[in-house]
Amino acid sequence: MDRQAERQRRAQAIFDTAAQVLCQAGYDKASIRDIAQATGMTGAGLYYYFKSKEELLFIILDGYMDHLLEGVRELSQRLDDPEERLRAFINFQVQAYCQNVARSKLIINDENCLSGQRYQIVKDKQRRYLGYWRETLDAYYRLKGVEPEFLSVNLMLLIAMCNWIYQWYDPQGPLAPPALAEMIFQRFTKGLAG
Amino acid sequence: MDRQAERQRRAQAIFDTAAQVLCQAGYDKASIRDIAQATGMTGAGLYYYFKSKEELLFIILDGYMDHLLEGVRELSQRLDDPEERLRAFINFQVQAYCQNVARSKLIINDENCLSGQRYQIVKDKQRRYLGYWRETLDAYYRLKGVEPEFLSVNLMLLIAMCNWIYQWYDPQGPLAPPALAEMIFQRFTKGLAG
DNA sequence: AATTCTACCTAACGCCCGTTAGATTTTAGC
DNA sequence: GCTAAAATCTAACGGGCGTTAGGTAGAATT
Repeated sequence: MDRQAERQRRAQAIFDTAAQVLCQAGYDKASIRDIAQATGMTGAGLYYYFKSKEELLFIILDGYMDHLLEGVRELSQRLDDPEERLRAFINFQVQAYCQNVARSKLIINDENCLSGQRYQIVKDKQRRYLGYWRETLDAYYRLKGVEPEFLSVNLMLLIAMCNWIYQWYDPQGPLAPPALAEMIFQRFTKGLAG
Repeated sequence: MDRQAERQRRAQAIFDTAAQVLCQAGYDKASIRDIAQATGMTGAGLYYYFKSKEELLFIILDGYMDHLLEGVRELSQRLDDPEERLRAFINFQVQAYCQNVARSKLIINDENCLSGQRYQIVKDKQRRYLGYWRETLDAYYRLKGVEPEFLSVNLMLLIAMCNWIYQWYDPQGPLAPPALAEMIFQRFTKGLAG
């Protein structure tokens, strides 16, 4: 029983491995045969699970965006206090990176490898994701009585600190993820005084 | 006359065009023939100016790192006041991006396309570049009496805001480069209060 | 036990890529 | 103008890529 579930788990395992290989080498450099080798299959065999290499990338990125969207949606719904929510958002983003390094890097480095409709779908989810962030930051602004001038720019500066960690941060290093999240929060809200 | 100079100018023009094409499509997706078309030449003809596609990328990235290094070296030498210097660093980084969008994006997205010694050389110059930043931030810390705890982490958060602009910032938009630089400085040093 | 479907495999096709060899045009110096 | 070097071009090669056609072993269903 649970044929369906078993099958989905198998597919997910393949997508996970694929994400690792694609992330490590980059979408263009990683060949279908490379991914096949990592999964112990043949290149041709993989095509049972997706129609094209680009669809494979889409499945990975689209699924990850769904995960991110669900995360911030839940936080927005559950947390009322703007400060608490902003903290939670930052922490969520950092944790999401730590638990999905390959997917996180992929969506930053290789989102452009999608084309046409697939690109639009993923890009649209990114916009909706940013929408949650904007709401949250806007609420924090009002709470603190800060003028919401250049709200979008400040949002990008915050997102910058959260996303750039893919370039340098080691989750296993001396700085734990929650501590990093708190540092980002402090720097953004209070500067070096925090 | 100025044969040498003329030749170098021609080469530089080709490298500039190549940087644009490589940046737009990504190093792997852009073919030598694409670059050739953009320069009005043949693929084979380009090989007069470099030995391999990877060497082409190296020439572009290495040259840009030299440019960046010279910039911060000069600032470090000329400016004594740590606050002024930190401001200048941020402004320089933003301006460098605005005036070299293709090169800036390339060095972020495709530095990994270099291999072996070429990769090491570029990476080494990036380390030296960060060294100037670290010195500058450290001096600012001491000036302000901030504990230099997690200096390197804070440096990465600052660099994050400076570099992530490649993902969203339009130099021709309503926010002028110096104003953006000032916002980064304020957010980093004083938070939203700034 | 026979059949059908799932989950792969082997083999190969056609395309485009980076690169090279060798010919050819364009430029510079005498 | 002649010559030599510089700056290209045409043509092609080998290789790896994404992808497909068609086959097959094993599991599930009847």
